[in-house]
Amino acid sequence: MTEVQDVEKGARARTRRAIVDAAVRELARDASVSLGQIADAASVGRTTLHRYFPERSDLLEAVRAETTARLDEAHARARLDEGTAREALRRLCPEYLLLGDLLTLLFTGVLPESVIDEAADDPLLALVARGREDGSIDPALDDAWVIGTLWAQLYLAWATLCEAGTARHDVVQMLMRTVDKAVAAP
Amino acid sequence: MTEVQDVEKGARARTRRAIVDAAVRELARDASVSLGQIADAASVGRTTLHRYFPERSDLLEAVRAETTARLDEAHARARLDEGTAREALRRLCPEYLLLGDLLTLLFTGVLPESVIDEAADDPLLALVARGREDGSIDPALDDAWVIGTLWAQLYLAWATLCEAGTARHDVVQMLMRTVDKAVAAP
DNA sequence: TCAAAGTGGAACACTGATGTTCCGTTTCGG
DNA sequence: CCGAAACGGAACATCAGTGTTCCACTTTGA
Repeated sequence: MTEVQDVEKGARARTRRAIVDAAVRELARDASVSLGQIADAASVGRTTLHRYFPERSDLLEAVRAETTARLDEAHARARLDEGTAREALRRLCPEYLLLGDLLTLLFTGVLPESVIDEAADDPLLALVARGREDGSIDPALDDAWVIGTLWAQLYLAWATLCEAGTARHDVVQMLMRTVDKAVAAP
Repeated sequence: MTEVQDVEKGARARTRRAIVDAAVRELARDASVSLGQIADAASVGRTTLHRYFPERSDLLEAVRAETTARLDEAHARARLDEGTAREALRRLCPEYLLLGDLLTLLFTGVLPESVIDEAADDPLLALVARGREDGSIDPALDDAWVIGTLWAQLYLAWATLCEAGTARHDVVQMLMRTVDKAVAAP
C-alpha cells in the first residue's frame, strides 16, 4: 500500500507550504481571519485552498503540526541537556524567539494551549529539574511558574520585536537577563 | 437639556451591569462569542441586549470603558506615589490581579492594546522613573520592558489562578517575587 | 508534443450571526 | 392600584463565511 507522505513533491509541496505559511501569518494578525483572506495572502485561489484543506479545521491541524515540529527543532538546536541548566536556558531563548508568529498563535489561543504542554513541557520540566539539582533555580517558585515565566517573557520579547523598533539583539539580551534573574536562586 | 447619564437608575442600571459583566466573562472565554450567548449568560433576551447596545461595537465600547475605570481604581488603591517605588509595585500586583477576566481581554486582543497604553502607561512610567532615581531598577532594561514584564507576569499569574488549583495567596507571592527579582537593580 | 496534473474563477446552497420590528406579558413606581 | 417602563420572544431581511461543483485555462514532465 502507498504510505501517506508527509513530504509531497514539487508543485504540491510548494503550494501547500505557501498556504500554511500564509495561514500562520494571517492568523497571527487576526485569529478569525477568513479562508478567503488566507488564500489571497498565499496568492492562491480559494478553490485551491479547499483542495488541500477541505475544512478550516484541516488547515488549523496543519498549523498545529507545523508548530509542534518547529518547537521540536528549537529544542534540538538548543541542546537542552548539554552544559548547565542555566546555559541551556540561555541558548533556548533566541531559538524560541525564532518561532515568530507561531508565538502569537500559541498565546492568543488560536491553537489550543495543549500544544505547548505536549511538545514543550517534557523537555522543559527536565531542564528545570536539572536546574533544581544544581541549586540554580529559586526553590520558592513552582516548576510550572518557572516555565510559565519563560513563556510570558518570551511573548513580551516577541511583542517588543513586532511593535517597537528595538533591535533583535537588545531584545534577546533583555529577555535572557530578565528570565535569568527572575528564576535564579537568590 | 437632559444630560447623558453615566449612572442609570434602578432596573436599567441592574440590567446594563448584568449584560456588561456577562460580556466580560464570555468574551474572556471566547473572543468571538455571539451576542446571543452573551444575552443568555446575562439571563436576558437578545432583544433586550440590543435595546441597551444597538450594535456589537457599542457593547465592546462599554467593556472598554469598564476596563479603563477598573484600571484607574486599581491605581488609586495601590497608592502608587506613596513609599518607595518597590513598595508601590508590590501593592500594585494584587490590585491588578483583581481585574480578573479583564486581564484576559487585554491580553488576547479583544480590546485594543491601546487601552493599556492610555489608562496605565502614564502612572506606570512615572513609577518606573521614580524607581530609577532611587537606583532600585535595573538600568539594563528599557522602561517599556520593565512595564511589559509586569504585565507578562501578571498574565501568567491570572492564567495560573484560572487553570491550576494554586491558591491565590501563593500566586500573588510568586508574582511579586518574580517581578521584583526580574526588574531589580543587581 | 501532448496528456495529466494543477490551478483559478464563477456559481450555488447552506449556515450562523446580526440588526430590526412588532406585540403580548411582566414589573415597578407614583 | 394602574399606567408607564421594561422585558422576552417570534419573525424577518441581510450579510459574510463556508463548503461544493463545474469548467476552462496553464504548467509540467514523460
